[in-house]
Amino acid sequence: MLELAYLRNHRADAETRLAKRPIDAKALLDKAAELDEVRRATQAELDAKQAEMNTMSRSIGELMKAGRRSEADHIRVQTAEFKEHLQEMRTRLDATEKALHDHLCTIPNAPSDKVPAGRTAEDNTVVMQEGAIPELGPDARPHWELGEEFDLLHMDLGVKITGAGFPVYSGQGARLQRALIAFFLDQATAAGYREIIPPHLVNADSAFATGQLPDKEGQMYHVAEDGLYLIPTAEVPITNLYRDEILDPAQLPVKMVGYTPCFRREAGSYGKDVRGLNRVHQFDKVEIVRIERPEDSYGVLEEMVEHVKGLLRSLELPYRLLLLCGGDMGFASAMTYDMEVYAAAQGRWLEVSSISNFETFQSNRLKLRYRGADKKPHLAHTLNGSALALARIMAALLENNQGPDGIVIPKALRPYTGFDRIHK
RNA sequence: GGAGAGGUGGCAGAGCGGUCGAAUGCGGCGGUCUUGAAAACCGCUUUACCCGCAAGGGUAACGGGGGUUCGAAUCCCUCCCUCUCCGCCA
Repeated sequence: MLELAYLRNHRADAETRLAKRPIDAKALLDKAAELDEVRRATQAELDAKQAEMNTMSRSIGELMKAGRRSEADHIRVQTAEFKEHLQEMRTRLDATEKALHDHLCTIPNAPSDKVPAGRTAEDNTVVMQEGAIPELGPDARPHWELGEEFDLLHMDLGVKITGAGFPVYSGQGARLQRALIAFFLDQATAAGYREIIPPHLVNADSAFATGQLPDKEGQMYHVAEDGLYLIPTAEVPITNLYRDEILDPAQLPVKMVGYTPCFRREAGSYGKDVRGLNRVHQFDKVEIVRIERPEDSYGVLEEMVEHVKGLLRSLELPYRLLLLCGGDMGFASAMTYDMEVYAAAQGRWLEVSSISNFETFQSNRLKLRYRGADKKPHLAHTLNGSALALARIMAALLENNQGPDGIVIPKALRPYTGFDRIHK
């Protein structure tokens, strides 16, 4: 949620930045300004009236104590009308505040100046590309076939026990999955991130604070009986660790990493996008999360990108780095880089990481602040990125590394897998 | 799941209908003293919003929500959470 003070004091900047998204920025901001004005007027009115009421109550108390009962009763009679009026104003203020809050929830984050304009994924900027694209023979096979053939991955078993989009990993496939998780966690820990194992279900407050509610309600699995949501990413529980906190300057920066399974309903997806591991309802991911001072956050975003590049290089996967355009960015993000790896058998790029700076969009909802040099609380910047999303990494590894002698494991992973090749 | 106790400021812990954002202690910050430090003493020490250039003023918040009352941290209802005991259990 954008800060009200920002919208009020930097209206022009907000409109320019928001204009990069496919929304009617002016209309949204006009309405916010209007609601804000009504709210302030209503509150000023109510506060003044309440102050009068408080004075009267105090008088009654003093008179009662002094034993001047009839005088107290005289004032008490006057309060009846006041009370009704107060009630009405309170109701009006509550309604206005709710309307304003609800409206602010519909405004996406303002894209950073560096974000290119554009509507769709076609308009994203390819920042760089690295790694040789493997030349596979005509008999190259997609990962879902390799998975069955080598007894690594079984989509049909997932269908049997749960439903479509819930993969079952087995044997060396399961081991490879675990190796990747361990490798990613170790790399992050070595880079100074503190490891967290969070709950995999969160309450509505947490889902709201990081922006999943109300914006992506249908995207999460909901356990209605307990009012809980299965996490779509570790970002949600880990970032919420710092909800309602005012950090001491010495506590910054906060660097955390966590592995969790991620659950996504992906309602409405279909076709070749969802073959095999390309898009599933449950996948594993190692996520890095940071809490930073505003002046540091964009430097940190680049640092996080470098970290993920390092992982992809270690895995010897061809990848490219995309800077998302305004139209393709997530609702809560101010700037997002995506990383895609090339899955050679399918001949397509698969998104395996998304690294975003949310500026104060999340911290405003989280009420996550730090104490500045002026001793006052300021909203911190939050960032997070996949480092890395597992299912698609596995897909690319299987496809790209297939050969006559089985599937070759990248050197960096071998200490984790305990084998250097997957045989039949 | 059942029974009981309880949720107050950074922490500990009073207050149980009247001017209480809240005693006291600890911690933290500033000062006096000291060659320096400690101790002692003095002062300060929550957050959000509104009005104001500012100085300053106002409103709200004692787990969440609702109610009673002129007035609620204090009374009532409800939800959540913590602790103890019982049951169940990886």
